[in-house]
Amino acid sequence: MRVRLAPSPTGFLHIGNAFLALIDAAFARRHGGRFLIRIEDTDQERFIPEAEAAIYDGLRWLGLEWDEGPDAGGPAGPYRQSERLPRYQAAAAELVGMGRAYHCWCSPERLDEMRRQQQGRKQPPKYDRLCLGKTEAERKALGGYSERPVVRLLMPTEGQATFQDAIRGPITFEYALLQDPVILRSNGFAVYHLAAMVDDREMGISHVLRGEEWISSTPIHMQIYDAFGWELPVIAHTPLLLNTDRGKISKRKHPWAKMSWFREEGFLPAALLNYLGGLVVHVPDPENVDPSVDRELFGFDEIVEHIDLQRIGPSGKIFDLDKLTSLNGQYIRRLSLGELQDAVHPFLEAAGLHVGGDPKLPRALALEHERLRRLSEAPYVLSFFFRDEDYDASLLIPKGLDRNRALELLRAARREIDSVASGPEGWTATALEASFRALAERLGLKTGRERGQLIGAGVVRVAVTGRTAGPPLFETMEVLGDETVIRRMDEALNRLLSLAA
RNA sequence: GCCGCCAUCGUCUAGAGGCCCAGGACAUCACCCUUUCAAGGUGAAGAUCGCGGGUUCGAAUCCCGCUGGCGGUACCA
Repeated sequence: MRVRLAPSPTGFLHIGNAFLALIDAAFARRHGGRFLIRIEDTDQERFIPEAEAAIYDGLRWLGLEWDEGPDAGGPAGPYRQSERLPRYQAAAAELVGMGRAYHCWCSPERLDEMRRQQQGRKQPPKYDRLCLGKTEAERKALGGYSERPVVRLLMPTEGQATFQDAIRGPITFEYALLQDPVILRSNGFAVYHLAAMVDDREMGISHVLRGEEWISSTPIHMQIYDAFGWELPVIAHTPLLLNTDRGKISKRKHPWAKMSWFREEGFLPAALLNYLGGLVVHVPDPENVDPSVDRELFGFDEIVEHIDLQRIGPSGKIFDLDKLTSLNGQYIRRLSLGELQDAVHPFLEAAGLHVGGDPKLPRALALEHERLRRLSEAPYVLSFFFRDEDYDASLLIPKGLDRNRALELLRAARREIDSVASGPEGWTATALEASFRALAERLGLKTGRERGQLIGAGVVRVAVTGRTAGPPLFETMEVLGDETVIRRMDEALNRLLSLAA
């Protein structure tokens, strides 16, 4: 069994291709087969050189491996279509020789005109076969002629084509509705239909897994196989990945069309793989008595174990970023502190937080660990540990308090800080907590809400961190150190003082 | 327009004729925990299985029609 991913290098790895790659890789592994990559670069106008590397990078980041490809080599190479051109030309010539294809000299202008007229008559656009059975000289006399011909596949005009889709069951087409497609361009480059069939055959592809958008061109492919007398591979059309508006995920409107976006936004490859896998596979949870309750967290091995084309739901899948984000949070929480630190490092660097060697980093990270849902949030939730940040001074006055009361609380807290800093227990979260409990007592802060105004989301938190939310305050202060805390509290007192009363 | 594919809570899905007046996850809401935010726990709300006809003792599951969504209709892939 051999399966292939056939991306065209048009700029970046589309998330849909990554999805397909996962299905390919898992399916091949499931059946002990081989997974190969073939680069479909026959459309020179859309070719972008860096794109090929982006495809490999993306797949590798996701954790997928392939057995053969342009980079990996293999017995069925070359694996770039641009390096296989003569084969396609030979195949086209052979088809012409068999009478299953013919040269067509119609100019693009004539074809446009023909289609316009057909649409005017409300007929489906279909090539009128003006060139069929004519020599070049005969055709030239008719006008609408261009020097270099294309090759068109001669399709049957009646009857039906039926194939078994491994995901969807039987699918039938009416030949009378189909036109003769171009299979070799006038510049000598093969069109997908020819190139892919020749390659699939020569590379021994046994299972063609491709996106749903290919369903309607399957009869063309069947004709090519039929003309050569080849046996059709197993064909399966996978569901499309859709956007929230139910449309295709497009690069222009949706940045997550690019696989690289997920890395940049701080998603872990394991989380993305898990999410994508969940769209096509159900992993039963042996520990749960209710068989309808699946496991939510699983990896490539479980996907391999449970992948089954017949059980892939054929309907389009709307990409749920919220669910991915939630999954990502779970994967982040399962990371060790060391792993998290490594994962977060590039994001900190990119944000200008060069704190890799700072001993405070692991301690701060430990406090933020369970709060992270994306690695890209790290700079924001960590920055105040390392630098004083600007904040809106009005935040120093919590809801329900006036400036004077806030000032009063902050001054009292400031004295408390001093006594802990010079106290016998030293600067620890436990000492700070005990001290502030006693303070709340003395200030007569009885309800949770009142105490919250002091430290929860209150004056002290804002003074020390510049934020109204964050990790437990006393542990945060311990990591920050007494000097920083005192400096920031004094600063906050000044800002409060300069606020109009 | 024509052809094709698809159709279960907002989203992803479980479901392969009786186990389903439909189960789980995300999101939402409430409560618990918590001197903030999370995380965790408990619970609620949310689907007359797109609509209408069949088949059957029995249909989310099979068949037909309709509607809607998507895809294709290129010298793109």
